[in-house]
Amino acid sequence: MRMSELSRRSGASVTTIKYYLREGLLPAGRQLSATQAEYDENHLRRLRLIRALIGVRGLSVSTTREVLGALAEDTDDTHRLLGLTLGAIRLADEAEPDSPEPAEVDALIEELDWNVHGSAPARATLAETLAALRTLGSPLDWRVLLPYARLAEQTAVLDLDQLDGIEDPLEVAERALLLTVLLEPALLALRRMAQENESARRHADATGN
Amino acid sequence: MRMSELSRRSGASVTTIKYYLREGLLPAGRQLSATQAEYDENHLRRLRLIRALIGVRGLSVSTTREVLGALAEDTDDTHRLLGLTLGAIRLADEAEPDSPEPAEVDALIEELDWNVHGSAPARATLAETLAALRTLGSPLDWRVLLPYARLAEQTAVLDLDQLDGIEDPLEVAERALLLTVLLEPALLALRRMAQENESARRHADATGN
DNA sequence: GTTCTTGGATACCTCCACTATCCATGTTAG
DNA sequence: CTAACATGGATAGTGGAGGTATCCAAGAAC
Repeated sequence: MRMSELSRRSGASVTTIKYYLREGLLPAGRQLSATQAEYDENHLRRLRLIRALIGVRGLSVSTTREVLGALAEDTDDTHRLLGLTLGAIRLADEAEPDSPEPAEVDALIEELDWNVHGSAPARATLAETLAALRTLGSPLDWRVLLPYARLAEQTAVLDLDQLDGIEDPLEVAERALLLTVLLEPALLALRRMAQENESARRHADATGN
Repeated sequence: MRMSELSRRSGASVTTIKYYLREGLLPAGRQLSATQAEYDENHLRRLRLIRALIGVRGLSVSTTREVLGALAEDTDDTHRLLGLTLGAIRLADEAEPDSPEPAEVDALIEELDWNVHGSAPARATLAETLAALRTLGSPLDWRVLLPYARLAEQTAVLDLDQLDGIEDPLEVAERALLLTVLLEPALLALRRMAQENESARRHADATGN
């Protein structure tokens, strides 16, 4: 198909598609001549994925490029891919190398007996959250995170179950990416609603209502 | 204290503080004269909170203003405040009024027997996630979200437990805000690490390693 | 009383995700 | 065959967001 059809079927404008090609998010089509190129279903899938990551989830173009790169390389190493995508979350870049939090994070992971890569960006995210709460005068002991982590374990089991029965490694990686990244706002939304519900429940209990 | 001291103790530059004053994020100080104003500890607390929401969490200035406004008004209605902050999450603004997802979301909440406000932005977030997955060719039945929601319930219990023992309503609201918003990246980080761990575990099982 | 600091207003800057325009080459309708 | 339109690629421009730099008049410090 031509670029205009790609545009129609994906909802992205032709100029936006050109932009993604330039930025290396979308691989070039098959060149038919100097000024003609052809695209296939894979381009369409990829483009829809890009639109979801950027438009729905709000990832930056550069993050999206990294994530898609990981998708291309590590279709086998699914759990490495899952780790990689966290760079997405956009946490402040201001690393404080002298902060004591990494030790706390290490202690947490040790206590959990988790097998996670030492350089996982998730570690930095945790450390920074603890640091931020500390400077705000509401420090949080890492042990408070333990029960949260146990719930995260159960969430991860659900996540991985979703990938069962898919054979094609590329498809596994792509669905893993989708479920990891796109489900994040949904899970946070569930948490907010659950908080509202729990808060109302406790308030009702307290007033005997 | 003067603006310069506010700047030193908060880490934000004087010009940034002026910017937040202009944008209405930070209340004006007590005017001593035409060109002198004085700030107190409350300003400092507020400013640190703003820096955490914008700098660490990445909220927009306008969202932060809304959230802080809710904090000022609804110090009593904590669970309403919790619901309000979800506007933060930045999901695409492209509401599709003819999408069938709201019905699914309603079914989910009905099944959960949750007491949540009908206009909760979280509902829209869920609907949009389902819509995005559908257009990507990976539709997700709302029933799949049920076990996730049950885990969210337990998470919410942990969240609300953190607020126990605080009397001052303003302090409750502020800590609720911190724990809800700042903990979000941390919870997602825990999920990613748990996924990595679970994936490694399953892989090890499969290979008999 | 001169120098430094402060608060306030205004204009400017940088980055990001697009978007508009131009042009040479291709395709297609008559 | 040719004239009108479409396509791809390159380059420059747009709009919004989150600050930042500069200027100035009024106080404060020595």
